Amino acid sequence: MGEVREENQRLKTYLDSIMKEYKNLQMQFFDIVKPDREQKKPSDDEAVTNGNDDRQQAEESEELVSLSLGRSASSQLSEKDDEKNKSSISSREGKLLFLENISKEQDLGLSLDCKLSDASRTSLVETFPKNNNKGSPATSFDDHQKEEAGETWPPNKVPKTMRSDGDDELSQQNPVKKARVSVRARCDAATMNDGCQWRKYGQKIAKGNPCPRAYYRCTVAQSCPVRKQVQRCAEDMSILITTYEGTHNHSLPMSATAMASTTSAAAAMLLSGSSSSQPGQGHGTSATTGAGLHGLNFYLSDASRSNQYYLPSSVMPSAPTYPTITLDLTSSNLSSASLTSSHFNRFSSHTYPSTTSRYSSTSLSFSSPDQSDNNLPMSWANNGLLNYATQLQNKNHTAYQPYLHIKNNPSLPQQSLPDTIAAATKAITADPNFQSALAVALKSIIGNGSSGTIAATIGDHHQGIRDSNSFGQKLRWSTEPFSAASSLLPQALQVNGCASSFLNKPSSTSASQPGSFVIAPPSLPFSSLKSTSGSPKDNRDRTNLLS
DNA sequence: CGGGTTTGACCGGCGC
DNA sequence: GCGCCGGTCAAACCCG
Repeated sequence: MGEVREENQRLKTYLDSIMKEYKNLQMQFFDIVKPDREQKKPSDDEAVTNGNDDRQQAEESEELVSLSLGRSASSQLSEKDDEKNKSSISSREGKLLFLENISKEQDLGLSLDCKLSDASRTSLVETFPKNNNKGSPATSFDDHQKEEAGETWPPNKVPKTMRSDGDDELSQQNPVKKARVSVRARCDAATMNDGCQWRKYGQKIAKGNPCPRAYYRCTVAQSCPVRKQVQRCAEDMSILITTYEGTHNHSLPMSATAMASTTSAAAAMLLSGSSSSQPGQGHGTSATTGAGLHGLNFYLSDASRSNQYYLPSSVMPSAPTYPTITLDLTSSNLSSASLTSSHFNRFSSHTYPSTTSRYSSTSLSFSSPDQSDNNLPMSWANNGLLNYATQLQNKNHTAYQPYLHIKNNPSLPQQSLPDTIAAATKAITADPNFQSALAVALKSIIGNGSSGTIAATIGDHHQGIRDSNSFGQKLRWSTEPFSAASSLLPQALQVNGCASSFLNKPSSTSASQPGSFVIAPPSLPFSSLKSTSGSPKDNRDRTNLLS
């Protein structure tokens, strides 16, 4: 317990420093952005704001989460949204305060999906349920967007049944910035159980893959624009490639928030990264890193700078008409397929000419050496955040280093934990996109009822675990990181409350960057729910079992 | 009978 | 302009 308390203290300290640095950077950012925005067309700002000051506008353009929350609060209904607003403000003020709004998790659950939206602001509309949209400021905003975008969602055609009675207000999308998140995972079932409710609306044989591609749309809400495509990998039939597109415009089932939030976070990373990777800005996110986290491999190969397509065509269900980020959850051993693939992707990009892609592709591989369970869509919600942090860290320390150099160098000196954390802190605070990713991940916890856990995790790492049981929907086994339930997770993904011991474990993979575990939530509450069914009933039942 | 799936037709974008 | 291809529609079908 003493060690635990010490660790909590350290975590608090690190978090404080992160927040301080973030605030400083934020202020600098405002100073930079403010004059820049003043030069831009004022009518546009008028249309999209509701009396917010310039600072908030600037923040909205960069921080997708704050964008959605702020607007929701100011433009929409009253009480509920006031609380969203509180959360938004508090997130700006200190990020921790908003975690106290635990009881408002459902309220938060709705709007934060907006972070999938991009700087073009178009998918803001999606965050408003149809019924709330009528006559609201968002409507006029949307009308404005219609003029600007001239495009609708779905990209090709809006169903006739959705064109009437103002539904097209929901469908405005800027197709240029529509992000997709592709998830590769080993799964025997026809589709991964991501906790959401889907209805199949089509199936097609796509070129280059004998396996049919299935099209699903979200049926949790009638007007939800979210679609997903499911297709088996041509080269490895055991790998299921699920591509998500769009933003839920409704509160998600508890079991679905992790997946949705992570895909949203990934999309936000992709969009914000690509949007800030304009040629000449030098911001490039092309950091291929060899961060083996105890077998947890990931890499980020944002091709936006080189405008090249890093993924084998078989990886992508289709040529990426939209910017696509791929989360690789396949069980390929770090040292074999996944590594080879990532290396291949990184250095053999010429194999996939840029003409096949109009947008960049970003690939994140969360490969683990032992992933017997295939239904782990929730588990990587947290790891997405972890690895983003790690990636940021590596961006500073190992960016552009040859991947194999990192991988094949077992003698590579391991950073001490404090050094690593300090480096991670520095790296994290240096990247404004992380704010979105962090908030999204936190939101995923809050939204699914684990808010107490994450809130206390940051403030009091282990006290939070205990406190988590005081919340109605906490999962008991979150207090037992290596319980039977959690053992279904791949080892590399089990970071439940065991950051230090986990990190201290000798790792066969040399490139461990343990600092990322600092912000790892201690529980992965839904990751091990095994089911091939996505029905809410099933999810409820399983949740009840666990709680 | 209601809800989900199947499957051929249809549509629009894109390359040639 | 034509054909290919991805994506969607919707009637028919299936299932509990």
